[in-house]
Amino acid sequence: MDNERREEAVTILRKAGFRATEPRLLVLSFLQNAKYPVSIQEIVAGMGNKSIHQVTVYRILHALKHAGIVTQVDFRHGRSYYELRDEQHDHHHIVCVKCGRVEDFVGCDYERLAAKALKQARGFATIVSHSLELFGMCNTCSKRKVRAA
Amino acid sequence: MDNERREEAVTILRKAGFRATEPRLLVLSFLQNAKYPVSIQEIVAGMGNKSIHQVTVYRILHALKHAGIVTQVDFRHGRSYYELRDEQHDHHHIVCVKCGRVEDFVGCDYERLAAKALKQARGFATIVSHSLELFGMCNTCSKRKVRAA
DNA sequence: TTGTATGCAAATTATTTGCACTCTC
DNA sequence: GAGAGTGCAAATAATTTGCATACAA
Repeated sequence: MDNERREEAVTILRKAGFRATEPRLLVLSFLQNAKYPVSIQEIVAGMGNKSIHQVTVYRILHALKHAGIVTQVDFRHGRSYYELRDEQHDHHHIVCVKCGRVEDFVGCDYERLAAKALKQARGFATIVSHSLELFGMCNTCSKRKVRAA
Repeated sequence: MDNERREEAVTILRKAGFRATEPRLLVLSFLQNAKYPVSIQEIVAGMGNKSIHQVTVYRILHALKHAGIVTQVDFRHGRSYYELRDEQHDHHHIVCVKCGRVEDFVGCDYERLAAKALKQARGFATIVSHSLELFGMCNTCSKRKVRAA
């Protein structure tokens, strides 16, 4: 039910100290439905009749990111992409360098990685976050890569 | 000897099919001396009396990246950073979220990671590159983090 | 009511392209 | 000399900030 989701979104916002405004609920709902990270522009474009200003979306995402509700990722497309933070699985993305298609994967073994890195980087005390993206070719683009540069 | 380095730089450029121009040699030399990835702005600022236009630096880096000589990394600072590609070690960076300090680390176990990811992402045929950054607190910033938000 | 949040305008900043001139090969 | 490369101007674009108005609590 859409109403359940809305309530869930309201709760998320309240818990983080935000007011449950229409724009925020719309953005959250959009993120909940998105299968993969989306850009500010995609969110604005996907609002249909309920228009939200790009700046507002920017500020909402900025706040949600700060509150740890949303994660920002870099797909090397010249802009940022956002998704709801996945608390269960520390997942990452594979991005097709040709068409931009995205898929998830888990198992980056963050604990081991962080421990190993801290052992080497003597000037660092703690690791607080990480980013990891793989870039490749999806099956479709891999086939039709015949075209020369 | 600086002359040796210059010769080395000339060779690198020629091999990649570029002409060994002054701006390119200066940028390469700057990258060779840099301990950590630098931004276009830092390169321009670091040229001293030999001024190179920002656009030129941009184009040089763009070309060198394309040729596989330079690597581009994202430190979440709103701009790109560049470093000479390290063919020996697949190293990555830890960035201090407070002061921006950077250190290297190796051992991301790329082969294993790529294999694991490909097994999960059924729509992908190959992985061609990856990006991995850790964000943390350096010893200095870690101590003086007393200041409240 | 009250202070947070949004919309609109506009500033910033990084990136990118067009074009005429310069310099390497 | 020919064509690659550079500098300058200017176009794109994404991000960010100021401020007056609107809305949640």
